[in-house]
Amino acid sequence: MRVSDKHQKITQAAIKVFARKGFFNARISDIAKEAKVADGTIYLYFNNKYDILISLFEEEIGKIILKTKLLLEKETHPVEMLMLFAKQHLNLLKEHRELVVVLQMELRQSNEFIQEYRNTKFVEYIDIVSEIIHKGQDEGVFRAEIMPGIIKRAYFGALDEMTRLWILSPQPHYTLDEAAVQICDVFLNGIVIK
Amino acid sequence: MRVSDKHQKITQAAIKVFARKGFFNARISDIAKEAKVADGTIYLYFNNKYDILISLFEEEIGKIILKTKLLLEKETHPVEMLMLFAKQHLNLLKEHRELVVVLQMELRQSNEFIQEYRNTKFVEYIDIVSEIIHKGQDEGVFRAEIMPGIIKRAYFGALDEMTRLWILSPQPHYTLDEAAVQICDVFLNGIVIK
DNA sequence: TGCTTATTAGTGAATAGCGATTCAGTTTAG
DNA sequence: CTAAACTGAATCGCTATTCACTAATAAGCA
Repeated sequence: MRVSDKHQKITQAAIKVFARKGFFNARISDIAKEAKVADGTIYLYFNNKYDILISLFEEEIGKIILKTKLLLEKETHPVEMLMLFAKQHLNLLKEHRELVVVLQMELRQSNEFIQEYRNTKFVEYIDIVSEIIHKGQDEGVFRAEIMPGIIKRAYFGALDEMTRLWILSPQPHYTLDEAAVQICDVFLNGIVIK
Repeated sequence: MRVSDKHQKITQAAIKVFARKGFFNARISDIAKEAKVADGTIYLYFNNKYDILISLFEEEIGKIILKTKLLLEKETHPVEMLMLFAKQHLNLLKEHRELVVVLQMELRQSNEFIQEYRNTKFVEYIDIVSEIIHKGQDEGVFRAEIMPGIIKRAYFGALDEMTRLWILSPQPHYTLDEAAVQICDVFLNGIVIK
């Protein structure tokens, strides 16, 4: 078995366990069990419990950023691009529910450690939005007076709050697609030049 | 010293300590020290550590809901009401920074206990927004096709994400007022009938 | 190819420290 | 004098981390 296999197995197990029990309530032995390795093995691949969380965050969000950027390359119109971003973001829930739970819950903890990491990678992700807005302004599609630095966060925040709704409530009243359409509708209506 | 005084003192101390260290890293003895009571005294007023978090949440968010509703009574136009809500929400940061940190960070944990409480009171808070949207639709000010249940969350999410920015970054690039104006501008533009 | 030794990977029981909670005793108030 | 409020040191369970040991794999050699 290659080294990377164990690392992967532990990371994936950690996502499952953290999603289920939360970071602080998850025991190393839970993760070890889920990954089918000994407790001690985890410390061959990670420095400590935090390190597992941090490195899973870095790796997984890196993948998401890559995937999102790749997807957006196929599109050139700013309006379509923002819609695509929204759909992609909300779709993460379908394909990586457990990861999304971890990102939603656990990475909001007031641990400087985590906050630092969250900030760096996270900014890279939401900057995808501000770049689209900039592009739209340059092309005269979006109103010049809106501030990409603020609106990127508002847009992300709106989508993120919908994500939270889906995670917390067992039976949401709306479908993901409905939500995506509504949010894009309002935002785009609010920022395009008529 | 009246009973309620101790309860209050402990609650306020807990807000400070939770904001500083996070729920799991906060020790009961930290809270006791901050409140200037003995460790054991805390258990005369609360069942356990979670109970402190839950009851501070209930009490404090209750106050916020009350205050917000009171404020909104003075206004009748839906557009103005939504703007007022945004300003009030972002202003919480100035007056109750530590409480906002606790709400942002700690109440997002994957603890069923907490989630349940969060959901109940929290829904009451964001429903203020959906009621305003409804009112606006009834009066023919807002577009009929937008769904209050979705847009209330989008609006709240946008504001909440700005709050997070202020909490996490020491020197934000924008002022609270700028942000409030921008977000309201885009949203209102997106939902009013022209 | 088979045998021996060295290196690396993996194991899981034991450690060690933490901190929530308790409770026997003390102080305060009526 | 009694009851209620308060105290804080001791308890006790919990679990992250360690480390002495074992297994697996690679390297060296005839």
